[in-house]
Amino acid sequence: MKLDEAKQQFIDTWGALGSEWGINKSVAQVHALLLASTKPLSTDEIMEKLVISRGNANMSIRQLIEYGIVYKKHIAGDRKEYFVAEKDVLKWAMKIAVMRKKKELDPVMEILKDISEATEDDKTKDGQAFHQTVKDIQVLTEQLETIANKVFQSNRADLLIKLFKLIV
Amino acid sequence: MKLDEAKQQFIDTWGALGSEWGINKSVAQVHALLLASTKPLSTDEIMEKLVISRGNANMSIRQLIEYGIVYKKHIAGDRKEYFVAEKDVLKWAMKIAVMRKKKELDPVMEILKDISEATEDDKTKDGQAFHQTVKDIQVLTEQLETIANKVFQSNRADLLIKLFKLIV
DNA sequence: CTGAATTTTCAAAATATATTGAAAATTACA
DNA sequence: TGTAATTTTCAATATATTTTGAAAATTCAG
Repeated sequence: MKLDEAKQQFIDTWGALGSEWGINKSVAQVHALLLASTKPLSTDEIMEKLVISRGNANMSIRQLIEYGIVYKKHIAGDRKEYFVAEKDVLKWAMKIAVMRKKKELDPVMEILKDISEATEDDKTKDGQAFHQTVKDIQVLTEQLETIANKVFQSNRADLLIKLFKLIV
Repeated sequence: MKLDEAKQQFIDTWGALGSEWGINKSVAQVHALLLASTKPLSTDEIMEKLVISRGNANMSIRQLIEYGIVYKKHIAGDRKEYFVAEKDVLKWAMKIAVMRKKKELDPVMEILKDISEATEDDKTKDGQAFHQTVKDIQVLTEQLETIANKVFQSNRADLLIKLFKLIV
C-alpha cells in the first residue's frame, strides 16, 4: 500500500465512522486529513484534497476549531489561514467526548430529572413503575457522568493507574 | 405534569437523543414507549400511540429484538404478537453498547490495524509521522476495548467495585 | 483609504435517510 | 386444507441533512 493510498483509506474510514456516530462526514474527513498531514493546510488545499466546496470546507474547519481539536496556524509572508490538528489522540478524543456530552447528553439528563421528579408522587401502579424506570436511567447516567468527569479531569499518569485498577 | 404528558416527553426526548447518536428516531421511540409501558404492546398499539405506519413499527420492533432489548410476549387467546422491553437499564445499555461496538467500531479497528502495518516500514519522515498517528489511535482504541470487554463481562457486583476503585 | 485577497454566509440544489402503505408472504385456527 | 388474521417486504414518497457556490462581508498590504 502506498502512503497516499493509506492516507486516503484513513480519511474514508474516519468519515464513515463519524457518520455512524452522528458526526458530519466532511467534518470527520477534514479532521482525518489534518491528522494525516505533517504540515498545516489552507482551506484551498483542504478543498482540493477532499474535493469539497469552499463553504463546506470553511464550516467543517470552524466546527473542528470550536471542538478545540484543530488550531489556526499563521504562516509568515502568507495571508491565508492554515490549520493543524491536535495530534495528541487522548487529548482530542477527550475533547470530542466532553463536547458531545455537554451538548447532547446534559440536556437529556436535565429532562430525565424533571420527569423523574414530576412522577415521584404518582400513586398509580403504572405511574410508580414509570417513575422507577426513569429513575433507573437517571441514576445510571449520573453514575456514568461521575466516572466520565473523573476520567476527563485526570492527567495521563492518573488515568493509566485508574484504568489499570479497573482491569485487575 | 400528568402521567401521559410525562411519558410523551420521555418518548420525545429518547427519540431526539437516539437521532443525535445515530439511532433511528422511530426505533428509539418504540423503545421508549415499551419502557414506559407496564403491559406488553401489540404492533397496532405501537402504531397508534406513536402515529407511525405498520411498516415502520414492524421494522423498528424487529431491530430492537435484534439488539436483544425487546422481547416477544405471547398472550393466551390472542393471535397478535405482543412486545415488552428489557426493563433492567444496565442490561439493555450494555447490549446496545456491545452491538454498536461490534457493528461499527470493530471493522474500523481492523482497518486501522491494516493501515498501521502497511505504513510501518515507510522510511519517509511524512510516512513515519502518519504511521505514528494511526498507531496512537489504534493503541488507544485497543486499550478502551480491553476495558470495555472487562466491563461488559462483569456481573453487577464486580462492576460496582471496579467503578468505585476507578473513582477513588 | 483602496481594492484585491480571503473568509463567511446562506438560499438553493443535491443527496441521503426515514417512512409509508399496499401487495405478497406467512401463520394458525376452524 | 381453506381462509382470514397477521406479519413482512420494498418500491415509492416524504423528510431531513449535507453540500454547493456565488454574493456579501471582512481583512490587510500598499
